[in-house]
Parts: sequence; structure tokens; C-alpha cells
Amino acid sequence: MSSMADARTDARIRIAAIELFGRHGVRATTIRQVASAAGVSPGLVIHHFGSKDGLRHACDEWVIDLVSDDKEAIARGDMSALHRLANSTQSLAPYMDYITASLREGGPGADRLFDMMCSLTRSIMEAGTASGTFRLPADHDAAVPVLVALSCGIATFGDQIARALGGARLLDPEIHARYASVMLDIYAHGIISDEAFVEHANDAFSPQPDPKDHA
Amino acid sequence: MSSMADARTDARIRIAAIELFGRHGVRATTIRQVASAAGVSPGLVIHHFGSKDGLRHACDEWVIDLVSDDKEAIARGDMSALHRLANSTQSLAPYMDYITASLREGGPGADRLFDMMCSLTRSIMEAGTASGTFRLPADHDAAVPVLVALSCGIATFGDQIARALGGARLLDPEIHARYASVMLDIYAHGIISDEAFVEHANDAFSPQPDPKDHA
DNA sequence: GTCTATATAATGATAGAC
DNA sequence: GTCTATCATTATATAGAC
Repeated sequence: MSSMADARTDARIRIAAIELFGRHGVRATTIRQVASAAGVSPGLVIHHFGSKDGLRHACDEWVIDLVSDDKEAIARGDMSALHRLANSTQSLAPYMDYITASLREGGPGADRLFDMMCSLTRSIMEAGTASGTFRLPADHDAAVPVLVALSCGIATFGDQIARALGGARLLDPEIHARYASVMLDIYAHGIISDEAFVEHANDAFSPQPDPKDHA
Repeated sequence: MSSMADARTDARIRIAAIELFGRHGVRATTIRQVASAAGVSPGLVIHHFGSKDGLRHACDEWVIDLVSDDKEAIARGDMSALHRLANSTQSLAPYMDYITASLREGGPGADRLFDMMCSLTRSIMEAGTASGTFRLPADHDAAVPVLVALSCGIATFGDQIARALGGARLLDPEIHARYASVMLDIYAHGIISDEAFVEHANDAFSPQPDPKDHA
């Protein structure tokens, strides 16, 4: 249950990798850094995981299992829709940096991870829609990945939000209070108020690729 | 106005860099790749920009100026709020990959770029709120960077959205139509319908850092 | 301004001792 | 299982010719 003092060696390496991959990105993290953080030699990392790519694959699998377990646990419990969302958000929070880093890196592990995030989000949102707490757009298949991408955007660029508010981390109490309030407002009421213009608003989300450069 | 056939050499290098940095990330892109794409030798890239970091800085400055010009042009024109949003979205579309890549890399250029995106977004949203088209949350200082982060999330993870819908690119017509429809729905009506639970919903966006690991 | 050749540093991965 | 030592590759950056 504790950090990684009593964990098996391969688990310690994996924990250190998830931490560093999440913080600096997969590519920017070296095997030496992971080994150092785990308190082992670089050679041992290769011994256990075969290669850096093998290490990343192991991290992907571990996080995918975590999200999967999360989804099943939430499905079993009899919480309210908002409680389900809060539960999964808090449970995944320590790994959102890794999740978004892995998604950015791409590859089969990233795809399966995104799909699993969608699966979790769908089960939460559909249950909440049925109970009247949430209001998922009719096209569930499209709405779910969009919501996941929006949420990953917050996780990826949260530090910039914090800095724009004069802080360092989105989780700093004062910063986070303002963020949560705004986020709730947006998700509860939207930001487009004039319904008369809604039918014309499609253009706003249609960045047609412009063949001409601005050079 | 055309791509980069008739551009000055340093401009060609910068254009190629923005393209490759945006597509594969700054770190994953090598000077050799940029030089090859620009049709010059690796040494010439260094000659013009001093270092890879100098090249990235030049790209940042160029894109910052672009966003700045965009903001001023939009402020001058007498378009509707939705037209303003659509205009800037389309104008920035070819550079969103670079913008998000640079933001992820961090550093002073990234910070100034994010601030400029906020400045553009604020001017659009505040004008639209005044005219009744948009409904920006009361805490503008917090709402604006959140909206920028959400928008950057779509740009960063758009390929995953497309893949989840059976396509390859978010800009593919059928895929994009569904995305735009869902996005408009979310931004027009929100996704939380039960206002009675809104006051308890703060938890849903409060991922309190859990000191315990799941290992 | 542009190129080729090269120095230097860092990284992923291997080999073999303990 | 774990380490040290090392190889091979790749990348940034330099030096100097044209």
C-alpha cells in the first residue's frame, strides 16, 4: 500500500517509470533516469523489461488494468452518478499524467488505453444520463471520446491553467477552487447562450484545412 | 503565399520545423529531419538558428506573432461573435499541432504562446458575451485558460477521437460532422442536467492527490 | 550562404562477472 | 537477480572549405 519501499523490484521500476514518463514524457525519459529513481542499475531495467519499449508496454498494461478495475468497481457499487464520476476522477488522478503521456506517444498500447478510458467514461455517463443527472449528447459513440479528450486536455495543460492564475499546480487549493467552479459552470450550462445562432455555429468547430500557408 | 518553394531559406527551414515539430513533437524531431524536409544541410540549420533550441524559439515567436495578428485582425473587423470564433479557429488550424507541441515542451516560449492564446480567446469570448451570443463564466480570468486547455485537448487527442469513430483524422468529413455536432451540443447545453446536484458536483472535478499508491 | 567532415555527448542495449 | 563495463548508434553542435 505504501509508495515503493517494500515493492518487488520490477514493480519499483515500473512505478518509477510511470512517474517519470508522466512527468517528462516517454521520449524525454531515459532508462538511466528510471533506474536511478528506482534505485537499481540501468542494466537491470533491461533485464526485467527487455527494452525501453517493453517497459512502456508494461506500464501501459498496468494502467489499462487499473482503469478496467476502476470501471468494474464503479459498476458494482450503488453510488450516485456524480459520486461515480468523482470516484473515478480521484482514483485516476495520480496516473493522468502517465495516461496522457502514453496517449501522446501513440502506438497500440495508447489506443487500448484510450478505448478503456472511453469505456469507463461511457459507463459513468450513460448511468448518469439514465438517472437524469447527466445529459449525454444523443450520439454517445462520438460524445464519449470527445469528453475523454477534453478531460485529457485539462490534465495535459493544467499547469498552464495554473500559471495563468498565478499558481504553479492546478491542484493548489485556491487555484483548483476557481478551476472547479468554472469547469462545473461550463459543463452545467455551456458557454453558447444564443440558441438562435446555434445552427450557424457549426463553422466555429470546423477548421477547414487551409491549403494556403501564412508564410 | 504558396507553400515554401519560393520562400527564403531560413523561412523554409522554419516552416519545415513547425510542420515536423507539430507532427512528431519537438524532442522526437531531429535537426537532420528538418534540414532534409527543407532541402538543406543540417549544418545550415545551425548556421541560421544557432541551435535546435534557437530554432524552436524562432518557431514560437513566429506563431506568437501569428496569433497576435489574428487577434488584432478579429478586433478590427465587425463580424458576429460566432464568425469571429470560426475565423480564428480556421486561421489557427494549420498550426494547432505545433502550438500544442510547443506547450507540452514547456519553457518561456510556451508560456507566452499560451498567454497569447488566452488573449485571443478572451477577446472573442468577451465580445460574444457582451453581444449575448456566448455566456462566459463570471470568473473570466479562470474561464479563459480553461477553454484554451479544453481546445488544446481536442487538438492533441483528436486523432484518438477519430480512431474511436472508425476514421483516421478528425478533419475527415463524416468524422468531423459528428465531432462538431457533439461539441456544439456540449458547449451549448452542457452535460450536467440535474441542477439540484450541482452544488455537490464540485467533488467530481476535485482529484485530491491520494498519497497511497495502487501498487 | 551553403556544404562536408568531424568532434563530442548521450542513449539504448549487450556481455559477462558475481 | 543484480551489477559493472562496454558497444553501437544517434544526436547536437563545431570547424573550415567553397
